[in-house]
Amino acid sequence: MAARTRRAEIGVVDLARELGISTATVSRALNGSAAVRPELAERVRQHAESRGYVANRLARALSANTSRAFVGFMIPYVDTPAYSAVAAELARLLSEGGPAGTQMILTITENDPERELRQLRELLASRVAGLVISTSTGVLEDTKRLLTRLPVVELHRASGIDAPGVFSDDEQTLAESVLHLAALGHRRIGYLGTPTALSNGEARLRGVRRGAELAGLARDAVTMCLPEPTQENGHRGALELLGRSPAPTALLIGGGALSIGAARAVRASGLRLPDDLSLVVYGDPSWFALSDPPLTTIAVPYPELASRAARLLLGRLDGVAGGGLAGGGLAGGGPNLIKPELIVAGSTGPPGR
Amino acid sequence: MAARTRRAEIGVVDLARELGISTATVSRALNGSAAVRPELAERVRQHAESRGYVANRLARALSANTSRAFVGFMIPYVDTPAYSAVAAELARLLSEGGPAGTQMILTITENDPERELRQLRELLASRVAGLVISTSTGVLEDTKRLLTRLPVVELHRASGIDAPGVFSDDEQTLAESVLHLAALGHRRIGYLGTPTALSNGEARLRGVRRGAELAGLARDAVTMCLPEPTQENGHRGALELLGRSPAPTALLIGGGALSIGAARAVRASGLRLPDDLSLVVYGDPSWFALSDPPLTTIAVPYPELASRAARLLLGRLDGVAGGGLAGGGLAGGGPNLIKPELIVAGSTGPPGR
DNA sequence: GGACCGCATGTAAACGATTACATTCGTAAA
DNA sequence: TTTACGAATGTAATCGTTTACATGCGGTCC
Repeated sequence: MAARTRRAEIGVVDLARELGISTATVSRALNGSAAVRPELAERVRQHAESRGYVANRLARALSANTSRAFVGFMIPYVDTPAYSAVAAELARLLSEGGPAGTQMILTITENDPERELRQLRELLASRVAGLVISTSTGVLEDTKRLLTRLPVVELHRASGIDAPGVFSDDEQTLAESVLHLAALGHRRIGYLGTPTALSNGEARLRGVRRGAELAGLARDAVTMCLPEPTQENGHRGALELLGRSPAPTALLIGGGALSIGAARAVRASGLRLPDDLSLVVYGDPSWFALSDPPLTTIAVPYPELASRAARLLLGRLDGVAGGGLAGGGLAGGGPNLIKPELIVAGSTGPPGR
Repeated sequence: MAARTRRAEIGVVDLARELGISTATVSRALNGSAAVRPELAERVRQHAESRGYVANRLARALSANTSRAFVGFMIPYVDTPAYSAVAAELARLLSEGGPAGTQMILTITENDPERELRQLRELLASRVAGLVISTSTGVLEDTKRLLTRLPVVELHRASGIDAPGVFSDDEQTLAESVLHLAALGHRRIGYLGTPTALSNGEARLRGVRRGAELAGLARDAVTMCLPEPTQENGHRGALELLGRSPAPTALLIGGGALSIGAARAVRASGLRLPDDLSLVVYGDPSWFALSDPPLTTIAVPYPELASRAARLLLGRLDGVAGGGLAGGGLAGGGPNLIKPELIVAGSTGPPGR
């Protein structure tokens, strides 16, 4: 390490030598400290510019020790609006926040708890100032322990840790959906949702049960399938539910990725909506905009959730770095449970025959 | 900085003191250096584990100086398959690459050259080992200069810098699309594409022109609109083209975001496909899967592009860090121009009346 | 038995920035 | 004139690692 032959990057030492001043003055000039003669400061800045100097953020963060250099964003997938919208919003807010903005480290867990733990370790190693996380199915205990070390904001899924979060308030809207279908006359409903191991899966199922109860449906009126929430499983799950006997006359989907897959499966099956089957999907309405007839949708306002989550994290960064603020449900001037809206459209109607 | 009161994080120094050995040995043990007695190494690891030690990656990168700690991913948007697929693939490959994986810093330019430059500076400050970039419209000269400093892989858009890239080979497929429409009898085609200031916009327009020529269409057979590629502009642009007189009997879209917006506009307009209008869209087929009738699509294999780009970057990281390898068009065992396929479906047919 | 070698470990110098504290110098107050 | 003070700058410690080099030590070869 000692005698490095290639000195590719130039640093404050070089600038100082070339200008005949000390590194302290260079640093002060570049950071706009008041204690430097304005003309000298200007000369330093000009020289730095002309030599193409770019301050090493890693060294800066190491020195400052209390680093707002990075935040982490750890999610199962990135290719659905549920997550890409948040990524975009978080990146936008960060880049607007000041001259030397905080940068976002994105990691994908693919819903694998082991990977989640490994990547969380790496994020901690990078000394991220905070973290927005959507936990995997079955968070490991080690993971939970590590999550107490820094300001965390949960997204979409609650994992029982002591941190604030931003969630879609699904229970009620799912109940409404069941009532809607029951009111149309459906007595056999297939529910395709996320596993109850996921907090949102549990809330949604609760909603379905409550809806069925309120509607006075028979105990076995709802047949269900709760696979890992991927588009493929949405496809498979829909076909499976349709294949059960007696066949459901309506399909209610409780999950964004599942909805995409299920909608495709229904589309490909040739069943006519709503004559042969009623369909209620879940997620960002824009994903279903091309469908004909338009789909009855549990519309989740992802951009709103995104903005809340991002602001919530940014707010927490100003607090003590130690985390553990006993996350209240509120911050940024509004509730962090956002109720999706049931938009009734042409894909639901009275059962056929 | 001297007398820091709060010593929140524990480091190698603490571990060394507590174990009665030197920091060098601790470091060696934790990094699996062969020169440490196995039993001692094990003891160090256990102790580190029990004290919840997480190595500071910033310090490590600073010391190693040739850091593979981070790579950058700089794109205009993240909420279309064109980009989110690459983000996902890049994140996946990175996290698989070794125990202390390289992390990905994601930044969004929103197509703003100023923002692009600012964020590139920040990425350089973080000493990213490399960069996958999809440049904005109108890259600044300063930006180009900075891009020579590190291994860069371009994606989707070529900006004339000396770096390899991965692109969709659009020209030919666009030409085929025009021929397809002409063969069906269309003599008035609306083309909604990206601006020619973007390299891919230029290639696509070239394809359209070539197709029109090969088909023997009249000089004014193609009417066009080339806005900034956003979904909103896709919507507006489609309506604008349809409003021109004489009205086009077919719409050809050259851009992913534009296609989404345009498809929605057409859907909302009530025009029947293909009787009232023929429509060819561009992008990831899965986005259009719900449409009825299925849309004739210029299907870009984004996952394939993603994988190539990610591999290409990872390959370049092994080369000299200085960049400027006079990027050949090849790497990773295949061409980096990928031709999208024209999938003919129900949305195109002979012009009505 | 001495020279030599290799192994395990320690000492301390980097990496590139920030900043507490020391120093210098000029000027105002006593 | 002496003391004090504040402004501008320099000196050097520090952040947490890694690693070149030094050291000590037990064994082998002649």
